[in-house]
Amino acid sequence: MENSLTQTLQALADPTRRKILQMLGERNLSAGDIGAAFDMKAPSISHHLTVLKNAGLVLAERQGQNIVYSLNTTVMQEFMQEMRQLFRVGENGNA
Amino acid sequence: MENSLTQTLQALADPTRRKILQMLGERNLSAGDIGAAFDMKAPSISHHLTVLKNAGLVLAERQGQNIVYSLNTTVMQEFMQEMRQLFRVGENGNA
DNA sequence: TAGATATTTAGCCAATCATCTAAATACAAA
DNA sequence: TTTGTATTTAGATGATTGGCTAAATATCTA
Repeated sequence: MENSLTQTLQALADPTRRKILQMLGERNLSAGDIGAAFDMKAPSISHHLTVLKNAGLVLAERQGQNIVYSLNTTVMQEFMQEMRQLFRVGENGNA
Repeated sequence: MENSLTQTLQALADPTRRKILQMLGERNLSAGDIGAAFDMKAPSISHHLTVLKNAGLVLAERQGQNIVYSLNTTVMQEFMQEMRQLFRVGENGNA
């Protein structure tokens, strides 16, 4: 769970992973729930979840037989802040 | 110059390309000026510029012997808007 | 404990990516 | 028009990625 800007952007640069984030924005979901929404085998979904987890964008918690994923909104906010800085162009009087 | 969200995020998911954007935030620069800031051969820089151009993040204009690159701030704004939407989580009464 | 379900880990493979060298193109200047 | 400078295009190569199958791990239930 390193969490560099590059890692976050790489994680976001995949439509499957962005859709997962959107789904988790509605409610927390198990890996199985998430997988059911995609035409993809379970290990592939698991891989995407690992990428999101390593980027710090989601949190995972085991609940019995399931592992339930949720958004890490803190990290998402921090990421948006970094992007604003990157795009805050040539303001030579900035903070 | 297709310009999907995936393409934009892929373009941003590389430190060299983000540094180029930052440099262009200060002032417009030729390919050579940009290349001088990196320990990388000219064709590699040219490749990164092409990626940024295809993502719509920068504009290119020939000026005599040089090709001068500049930010496409419109596309950058649109991208930030899309990111805000992606991260505007579970607001079931949103616009 | 044995079997079923949920998920991950390991390892393979094709496609994409970032870099390089060599060559081509575009323009300027002598 | 020849030479030099700036930049891109073409093509090769090693690394990374995203998908798969098979197998391992964890938990629940009979």
